[in-house]
Amino acid sequence: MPHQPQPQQQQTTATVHDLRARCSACSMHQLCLPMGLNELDMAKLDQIIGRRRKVPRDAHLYRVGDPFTNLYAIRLGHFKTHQINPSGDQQITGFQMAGELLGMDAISTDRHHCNAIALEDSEVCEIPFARLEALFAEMPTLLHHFHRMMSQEITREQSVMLLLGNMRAEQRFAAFLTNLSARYSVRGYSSTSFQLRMTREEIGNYLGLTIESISRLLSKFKKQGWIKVNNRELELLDPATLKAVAQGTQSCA
Amino acid sequence: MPHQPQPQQQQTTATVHDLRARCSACSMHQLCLPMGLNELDMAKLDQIIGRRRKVPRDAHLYRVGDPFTNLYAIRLGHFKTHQINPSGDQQITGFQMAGELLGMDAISTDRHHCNAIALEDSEVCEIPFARLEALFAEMPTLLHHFHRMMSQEITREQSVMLLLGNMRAEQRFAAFLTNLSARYSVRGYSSTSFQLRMTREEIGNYLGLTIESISRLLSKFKKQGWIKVNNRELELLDPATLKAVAQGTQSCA
DNA sequence: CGCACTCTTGAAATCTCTCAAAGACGGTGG
DNA sequence: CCACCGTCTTTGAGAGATTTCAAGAGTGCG
Repeated sequence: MPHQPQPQQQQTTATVHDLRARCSACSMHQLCLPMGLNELDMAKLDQIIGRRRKVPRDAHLYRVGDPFTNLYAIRLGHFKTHQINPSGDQQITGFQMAGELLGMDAISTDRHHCNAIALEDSEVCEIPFARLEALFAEMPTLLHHFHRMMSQEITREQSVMLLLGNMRAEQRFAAFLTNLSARYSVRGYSSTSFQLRMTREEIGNYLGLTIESISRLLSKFKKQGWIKVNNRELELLDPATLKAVAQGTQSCA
Repeated sequence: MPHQPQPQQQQTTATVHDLRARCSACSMHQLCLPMGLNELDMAKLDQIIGRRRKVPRDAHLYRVGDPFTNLYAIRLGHFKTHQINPSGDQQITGFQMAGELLGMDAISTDRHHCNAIALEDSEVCEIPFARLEALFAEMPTLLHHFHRMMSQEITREQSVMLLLGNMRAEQRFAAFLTNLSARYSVRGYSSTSFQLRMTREEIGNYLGLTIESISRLLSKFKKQGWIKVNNRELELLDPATLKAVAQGTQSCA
């Protein structure tokens, strides 16, 4: 079980820049909250969106127990969210990238239930949730899309449960790579060549494996000719096979 | 890894009774969707709530791929939801009881992503989602509580991720029992004495363990004097210790 | 150039699974 | 009312996957 108390990263706190965000001008608006809105509605949404906020690498966007006031839309960069249980073990519950929403788990109790940390220098848009909810009354399209996003998060987590509950190490890791690949693809980046923004340890923690297992898996996949690795630089040489491995259809000797 | 293709239960399909539900008259209304609504708002909600529907034991409430039109509030009984991956393995993603909402994962794609099956003869209220969403425009309290419920589901799933990713068998099982206990308590039932509605196999599947492991765990806990078991009848003799085990603070020799 | 950190690799230990058999339980039919 | 059957459960022994422990190699930064 991976559970190092994870040392002293995260001293810094996110800096606040008073730049007003403009959804219409944002490259993510087709993936993000304003998806499918017309010009007029997007302008209304723009009006309630708060500051744009830079979050340096390793800084917390929010911490467990922080009062909940904003959701955050990632404009740029990558985050991880993790939970900590009473005995201090942590479990990374997700890696988020541009266009994804952070903080939805906090609505239920008005306090954040996990920590969100930037994996690299990043930028988010603050979305004051009370104002957003008020806006829903006059913007059914926005409301519906918001529900879709929450629902998608539920679905995503169910997939992770399937992964953690049912899959062997090899399968989990292939599923992880395949998932990253698909998400980069949607964002217009290469689906076969990208940088891992997280450490081996973070991958292992997320997948319920140890750092050593991840390292071995990486070596094994490399030896099979399925991937090419150089530190964090990753290339998927055989995405089809990886997908098959993820689905349990195939496995290596 | 537990993954029997799970045999032929579930032939039957849920029967539809044309009884109109009345939230105000329902014993679950303090836990369920109408929580916190005033009389007037509750009456409005009543008007859109669809039929009350009986779901016999082992019957599907919905299946993967079914078009999404309704959420379901459980009035009575217990359900399980499970996912099936391409290679046919299944993972139970949750056990739901009265007052809980089913189907929220379907909003994102307008299709159900999992199967929902009654663990005993049960009863649900159909909630046509389109009508519900329309109602939100005029009932901010309802909307907010709905968001809380979705958020709570996200939080719940994150806890399961922590469980599956970080905990040993003993800890998982103690956490499972503790969780059931708390949920029965909230519903006004005994927190220390209740019936398991699911088979050992289902528990194992949910917790990422085999049926044999669950059986051994049950025996071990019994030997420790923490619980008393008789088939599905369960009594928690030492809830405090069980909680400690769940948190990883304690463990048995 | 050296330190701190991350990553890789090997060998042994451990947990949980798999396989196997026997024991309960509940329902059915004689 | 009892015997029988299928299903679920319990328990044991051995196997296997992943972890743990340990050491060494690589990388980046000051």
